[in-house]
Amino acid sequence: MGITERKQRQKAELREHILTAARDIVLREGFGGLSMRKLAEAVEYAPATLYVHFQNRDEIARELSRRGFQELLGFFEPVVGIADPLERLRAVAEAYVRFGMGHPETYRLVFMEDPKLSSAVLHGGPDDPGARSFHVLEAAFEELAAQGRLAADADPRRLAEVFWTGVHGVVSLKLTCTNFLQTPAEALTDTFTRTFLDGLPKPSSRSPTQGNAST
Amino acid sequence: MGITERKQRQKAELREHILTAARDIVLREGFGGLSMRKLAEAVEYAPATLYVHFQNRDEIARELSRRGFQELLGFFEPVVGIADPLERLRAVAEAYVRFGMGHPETYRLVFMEDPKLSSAVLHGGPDDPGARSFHVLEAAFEELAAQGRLAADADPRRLAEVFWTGVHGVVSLKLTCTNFLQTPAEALTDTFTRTFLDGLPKPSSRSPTQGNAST
DNA sequence: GTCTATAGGCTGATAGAC
DNA sequence: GTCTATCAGCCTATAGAC
Repeated sequence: MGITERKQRQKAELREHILTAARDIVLREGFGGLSMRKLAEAVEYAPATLYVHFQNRDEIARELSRRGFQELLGFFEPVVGIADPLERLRAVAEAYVRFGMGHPETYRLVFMEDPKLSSAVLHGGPDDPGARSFHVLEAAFEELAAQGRLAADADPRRLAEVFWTGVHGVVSLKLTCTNFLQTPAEALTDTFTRTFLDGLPKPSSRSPTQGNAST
Repeated sequence: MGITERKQRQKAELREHILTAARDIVLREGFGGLSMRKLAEAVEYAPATLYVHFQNRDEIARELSRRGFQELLGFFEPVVGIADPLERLRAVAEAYVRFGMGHPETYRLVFMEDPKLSSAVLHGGPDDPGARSFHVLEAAFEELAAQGRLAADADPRRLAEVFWTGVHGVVSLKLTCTNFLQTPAEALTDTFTRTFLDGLPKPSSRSPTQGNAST
């Protein structure tokens, strides 16, 4: 029975090989630069062979997107254990932006390209990686609320959504409007996080984390 | 001498006609759906004729992008006169998001597609529409600083950049991750603005504008 | 200024031999 | 499972006639 298993294994390996090559092309030339012919040449197979392993180009895009999202989750892992929810939010924001700026083409593919891609990644169900990772944000605001650190009528879900749009805004605008934003992405994130969590820096500082200096 | 002028006028009119048709295609099918052939068919001219009026496809894209940006500026006009800088910022944010959600394909073209497009629009010089419209944000924060409503070490330019990334984040994430964000764009913008300007809603409210209720 | 015709590419996907 | 060959289309851009 080993022969069937070897064949299955080899098939899986080729599928993996194709996806790796596809990822390389996307990293080098962007998603627009990925074509079946180019991909076939990269793996040294005929174009038709790709269709044995993937239904079509969209399936490859979906799989790349899924894996890109997994990479992002890897950036979250080290910080989800931070006890203080405020500190955790700061760390998540920093990790999110570090991922986006470090993997621009992956980020573009997952969060800036086709709505179908992101929804394929985000809408797998209530237990899928998308919902779970978003829950990291929501839980932090819920904890703040439970600790009496938010107004009674504050909506944790909504605050989490806004927090996400904030860090997404930093990454996506940096990636598209290159060189218009003078401030580096990390500093923008820092200012966003501080300001969002504490409010505009006031003359009489209420918190030791205030500042937002230009340096 | 009227003949030359009529010819010039007719040429300008055709250029205009082409751009209008191009805009319609982009609004219907997105920028990816705009091709020279399709555009030629829409205006009922041969493809080659388009190259008499535009150097290439990129010039058309640039022009569409420029006009899209002008449309955005039109949304700003009614609110730049608001006296209180905080109220002005709220109104600008609202107008920005209203434009983006109301003209998704235009917004995509200008701010989410090719870095070349946005930089062609934003980097025309210190007096170009891009710099001037960004200055609307910066000036508001500068006024806040001048009125002693910001910490002495706060950087208006940086706050303006972060404010822009915030509203851009709302629009772009809404456009790409359709249906994942539960909150409507207007409510996200409202919560972002309030929270960014006042800080997280605290148990003992400092400001009458606080709230962030879930309704 | 506008046309026809075409060069010289690219694309996703499939039929059918092996 | 992999190949060759190909379908059926798309594209930008240009040469040269009128």
